[in-house]
Amino acid sequence: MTATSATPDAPAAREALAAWYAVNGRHDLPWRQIRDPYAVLVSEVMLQQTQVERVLPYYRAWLERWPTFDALAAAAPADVITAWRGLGYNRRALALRAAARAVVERHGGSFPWEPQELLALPGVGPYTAAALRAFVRDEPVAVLDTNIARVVTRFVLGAPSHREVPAAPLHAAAAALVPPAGARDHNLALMDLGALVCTARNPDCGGCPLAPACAWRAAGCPPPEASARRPAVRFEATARFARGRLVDRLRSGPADEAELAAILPESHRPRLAEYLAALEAEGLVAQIGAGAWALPA
DNA sequence: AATGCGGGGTC
DNA sequence: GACCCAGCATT
Repeated sequence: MTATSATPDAPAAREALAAWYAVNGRHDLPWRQIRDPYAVLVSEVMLQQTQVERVLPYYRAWLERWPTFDALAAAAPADVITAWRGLGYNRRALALRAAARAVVERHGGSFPWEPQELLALPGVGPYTAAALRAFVRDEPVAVLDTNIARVVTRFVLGAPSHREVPAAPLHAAAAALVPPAGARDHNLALMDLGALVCTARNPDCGGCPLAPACAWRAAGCPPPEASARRPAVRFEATARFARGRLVDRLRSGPADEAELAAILPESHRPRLAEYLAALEAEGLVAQIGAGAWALPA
């Protein structure tokens, strides 16, 4: 034990965490019942910035319709975009399909576990790459999603929110907690603790197995800094709102620009061509004729 | 380092 | 209304 150790007693913390997790963990989540990299990738991409409860029905339906990388690689973009309806961030649907095509075509159907190859898959960033390696193969890596980042920030660094601390110390602190064996359950336990107990608002410190050694609690649970945010814009006034409306309209079939303009609030109509051009460049819509648009076949 | 990207839920 | 959510890609 060195004086500079970020975590004074990682084994003790892990033991308390594991006992809590055995009783309180979300062990029944469907993507925790399977080790198939395809199924886990589907879950992780769907879960990017999207709550667990909302993902559940989409995950089941997606795996039933496209059960393998091969099946998804052969799917039409229009079909995956339509199946994504309601999940948000539609580009994720295309990324998932593109990742499937990469696995099938670039890697011959064998999943690329090398970090470089993993991170090269569309839609796979640092979080998802670590999640795949820990959850599918139990590799001893630190998974750093918003839940685990918050738990580690509070427990080790003593700050209320990971949005207020630099990434490098946070990642180092998370890595220092990872056990040499059993990283899958360790990361899942931290994730569940963040989702169920050490929540962003109103954390239940009374029910937290890490509370006795928590640096944030020792500091008196200081509240987060009031963030100096730029003036809020109504969601209905954003391009994201208009883009979402446009893609959703095309899910039910082709439309011409007059009809597309009609479904937008007046304030957005002057920018219709701009929205369509951007969506087309991203592969989310396709022009099928003079002023006629559809989802890409 | 900042910004865009959806949509729904909560307080 | 502000904040949050199993982030990623781009600039």
